[in-house]
Amino acid sequence: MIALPSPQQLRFLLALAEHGHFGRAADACAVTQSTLSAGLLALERLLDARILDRAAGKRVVFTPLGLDLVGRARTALMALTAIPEAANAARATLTGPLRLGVIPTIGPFLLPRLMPALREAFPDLRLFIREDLTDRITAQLLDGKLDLILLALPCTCAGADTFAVTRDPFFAAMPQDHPLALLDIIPPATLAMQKLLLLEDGHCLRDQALSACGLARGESPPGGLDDFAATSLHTLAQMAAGGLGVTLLPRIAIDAGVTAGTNLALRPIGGEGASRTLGFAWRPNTPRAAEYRSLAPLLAAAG
Amino acid sequence: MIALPSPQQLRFLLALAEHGHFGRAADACAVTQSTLSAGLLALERLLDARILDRAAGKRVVFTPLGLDLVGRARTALMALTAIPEAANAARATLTGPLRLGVIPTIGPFLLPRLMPALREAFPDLRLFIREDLTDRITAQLLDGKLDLILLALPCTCAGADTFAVTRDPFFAAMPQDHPLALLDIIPPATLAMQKLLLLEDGHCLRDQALSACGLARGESPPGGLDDFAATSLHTLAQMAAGGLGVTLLPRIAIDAGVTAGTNLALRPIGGEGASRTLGFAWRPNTPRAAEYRSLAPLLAAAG
DNA sequence: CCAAAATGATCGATTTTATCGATTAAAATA
DNA sequence: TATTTTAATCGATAAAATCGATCATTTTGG
Repeated sequence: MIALPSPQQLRFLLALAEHGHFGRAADACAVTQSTLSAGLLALERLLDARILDRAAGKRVVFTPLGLDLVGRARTALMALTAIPEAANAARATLTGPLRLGVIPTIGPFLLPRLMPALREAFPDLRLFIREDLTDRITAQLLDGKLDLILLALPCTCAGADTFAVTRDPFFAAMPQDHPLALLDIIPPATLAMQKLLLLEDGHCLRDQALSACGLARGESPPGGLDDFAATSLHTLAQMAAGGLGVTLLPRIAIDAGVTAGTNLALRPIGGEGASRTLGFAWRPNTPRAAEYRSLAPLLAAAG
Repeated sequence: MIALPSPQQLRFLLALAEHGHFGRAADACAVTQSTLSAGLLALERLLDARILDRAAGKRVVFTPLGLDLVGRARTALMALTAIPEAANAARATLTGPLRLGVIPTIGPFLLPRLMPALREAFPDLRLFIREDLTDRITAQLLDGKLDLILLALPCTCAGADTFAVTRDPFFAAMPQDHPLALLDIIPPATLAMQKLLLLEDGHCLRDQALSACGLARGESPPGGLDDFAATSLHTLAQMAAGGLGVTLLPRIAIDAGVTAGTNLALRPIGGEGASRTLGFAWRPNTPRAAEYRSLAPLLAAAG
């Protein structure tokens, strides 16, 4: 039988890879530097292989094999972590820590309504929330830094299991005195010819809004206002109110009052495509998938 | 930080699931029964969950959660084992134990030529060989009971990475006085109308032979001789020599003398499709994939 | 239905292992 | 060059894993 590394040794290895520094890695593992150092030496002895390149002075430099082992250690540790997670999930649904990632075009508008409902339904849930772009939180999800993410479909989040919950339609927003405000329903083709205000690149809502107007991703909006791409839906609404152009706002943002105090007129958009779908995504094979699914009604109620 | 189970505890769990008996599982782990018992109790305490149903008397009965955890333990243990394997692979290529699975239509014909070459090229390789149908060895591969399998493509071995090495063409075999023996090359369509002798179900060669004649898998051969399906290529050759019909034999079997001492005529088959491809398959992400690939030249030389 | 065998849990003793705090030697930095 | 930073090392101590023996049930055979 081959001797296996201990989970603790793998944690040491991962922490060292992340911090590049024995002392800080030891802190992250809540052990002393000598313990971490000894653990890594023991791992090298166990594997009969060099993980660190000690010729490189006192800096932490991994050998090629060491880098490979870091990845394998991460995989193994995640598989190991899934075991107590499965046991916890079987004992009680949605208790204990849950690291949730949210995208910036959902978080500020939905969380204020979602959180109280969550606290009431699952009082023992300790929710850690991190807000970032879809790409980033997806990467963190797959890395094991997050357990669950709340995002808007369609999006590119390969490698994660996605679960659609509720539709969130877009509304066209323009000043009250804008010619388009005379229409009750705005046809997408009409929108495509306007000065269209968008979020900056990286926001999935930007692509979804373009798609809702029948434009391809990357296709420049006709207004040519790319340099003024907004960084949040709040600034987007303010820019539209200032007469810079027309924009699309998701209903949850409007419900949360993103247009409050402005002179913006809101009009539904014709056709079926002018919407995004709010949903969750999690790691495939996570033992807690069933728990996560049980969050859907709460999200649907909040959206 | 969540407390993780120790690799030893996972080994105990797997051994118990496999043997269904504390004493035998303890033997398999090379520990005493009390150690294994205590280890499992510690695991249940760690996870705060019941793994075994102790209401079921002295028999070993797993709870539903327990069964789930067995699968997760297997996954985690395989990920853990990959770490020392990667270290070993980096140190020396193709040394130490290698558990090889072979299908019955390859093993008896190719191994006698392949093994000496292997021993010469990799003297420190300790090869354990297991012969069984494609389905079975594929399942054992994915279970971690085998490291590498030698099989014939195309086949259904989902979940494994396959690596084609060399073509192995089929020849039509019939008695010297059979009318078909007058042809130099046998067209596949002609074969499809003969009394076609096949291996019994489960052999991938059966399906490949049918496909070579333009018949679909499951489609009964015209002779209606299914009840006499052969269990090995040797009996298949003997049956053809006895005048029961026509059959297809792969070249490696002919080269190994499967038709020696018979009156069988061997004819190539027209077209390109009348062949199988010999190759390897391994678990995705195995650290030894590069080593396994280095076996290809030896296999090609032996085929 | 009862006695004998088998089985898994438990206990105390022993060995092994992990961790800490302090120290040292080597590098990086100023 | 002097000083600080950094990783390795050492000795002591606490924690754990494992063993052998034993106990309490359950299963099996007559």
